[in-house]
Amino acid sequence: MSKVEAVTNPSREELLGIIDSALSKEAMLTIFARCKVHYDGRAKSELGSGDRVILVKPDGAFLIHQSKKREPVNWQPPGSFVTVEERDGIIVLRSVRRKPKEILEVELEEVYLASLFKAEDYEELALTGSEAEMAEMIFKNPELIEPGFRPLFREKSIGHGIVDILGRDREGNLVVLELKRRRADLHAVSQLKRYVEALRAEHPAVRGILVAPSLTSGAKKLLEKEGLEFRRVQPPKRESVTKGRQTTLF
Amino acid sequence: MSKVEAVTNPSREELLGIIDSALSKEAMLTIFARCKVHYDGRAKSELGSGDRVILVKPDGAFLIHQSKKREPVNWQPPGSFVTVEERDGIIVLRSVRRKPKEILEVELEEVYLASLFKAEDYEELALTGSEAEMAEMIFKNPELIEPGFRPLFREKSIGHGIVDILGRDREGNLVVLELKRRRADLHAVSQLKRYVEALRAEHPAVRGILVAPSLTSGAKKLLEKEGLEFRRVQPPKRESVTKGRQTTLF
DNA sequence: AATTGGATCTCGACA
DNA sequence: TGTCGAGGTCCAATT
Repeated sequence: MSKVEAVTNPSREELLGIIDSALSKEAMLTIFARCKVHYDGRAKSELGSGDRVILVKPDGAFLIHQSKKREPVNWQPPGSFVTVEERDGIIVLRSVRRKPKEILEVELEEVYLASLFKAEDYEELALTGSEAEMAEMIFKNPELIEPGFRPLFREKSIGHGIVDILGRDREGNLVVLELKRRRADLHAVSQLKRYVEALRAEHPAVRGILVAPSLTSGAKKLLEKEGLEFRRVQPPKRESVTKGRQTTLF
Repeated sequence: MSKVEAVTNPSREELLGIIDSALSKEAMLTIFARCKVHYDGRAKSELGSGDRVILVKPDGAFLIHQSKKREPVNWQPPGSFVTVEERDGIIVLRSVRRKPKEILEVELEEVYLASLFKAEDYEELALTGSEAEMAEMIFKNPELIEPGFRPLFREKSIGHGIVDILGRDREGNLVVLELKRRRADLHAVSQLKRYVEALRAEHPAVRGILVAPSLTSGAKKLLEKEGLEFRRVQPPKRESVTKGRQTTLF
């Protein structure tokens, strides 16, 4: 079989043929159609008739895209199961997710294009500039924080949450670092404050340092009010980039 | 012109024709191709050769989907600008975003399908079960929180953040509500605590109540430690669903 | 399975 | 434009 099959303005039989082939052959199914969409699950939504691009992946991911925005207007996450029904002569795609129970139904009122694509892909994204790489850099160059800083733990679970980096300063004080790869906001300060307060329950002197390329105005205000500190650090962009994720440092 | 044009295994000229038509005619461009992807901007990534679905929307949104996951492996947000170049006989799609400066390049090594779709869509999603609807419900039925509760402000900006609902209890104490449409976590408790502490700087007695369908174990622990409260409330699902967003209550 | 927090988060609202 | 917080967030990692 060929890698791609596509039929414009398919007959009922052609449409069902493409859908069944795609679902059974682990291919990507793409449909251009006028459709209505019904969703019920964590929330509930209705979308009236209009033209959309529908994409169903072999892993069960189900996307419905309007002609605007990066986000699908409706979707189902990977692991969902697709079935096809016919109601009053209209083909309906139905995707069900168990746990949480969610149902997505697409009424295909008019199909302009039905296609399948047996995509072969053995590559994964290699990304640099993440928070994980900031942490790595700080472990290698602790003086980026301050002279005498010694990082001790990464992703350390404490009483109320998980600290990015836990270490000690020159004078032996416990130091909590909260890293952000982008401009840090009020959220980030609250997070740091939560860690510092949890550790202060057990330790005499605890410093909290927010490590980020910049701060929002509100974050700066709150940080100062709380006696927390800030170090300006940019997430590094490597030349040779690593694939997948690297959470643990050692 | 017809609503859909699709060419399988297009020639160089056919491919360029479809791309140019789609970009100039405000149509959705969909390409099935073996490609390489390069991204540099807020972060930086490389993706080796493989089969993907490429979707370019008239608003500039640019999505590259592998055969797994709900999320695109690479993308560009709406407002980005697409151009086409040819390098060593290979067609390259280039999308540029200004502010922040981000560049996405897709080398089309082999194109299996090129298509355009002039999607007409005048409908927008009508969704129910949001946090905004929880707030509305509480304003109409304040006793869902407790007898004598009087909600006064919605989305009230205070010193360090924006409070969901600010009101007073039967005894005249200031009460901060933090609403979550789903199970509340540590993050939600930190948020509530931040608001309560900001208000306590100005007011004598301030209570903080987390309003959500449930709590994570960690959230419960921290909430109790901090002397904050919890009310179990489910986000309501309406029958007749409203379109778009309704942030302001009045 | 539940918890926690990152993300090129995206998106909308508001000052 | 920057700030702020929601989201059917998704997703990975750890317990």
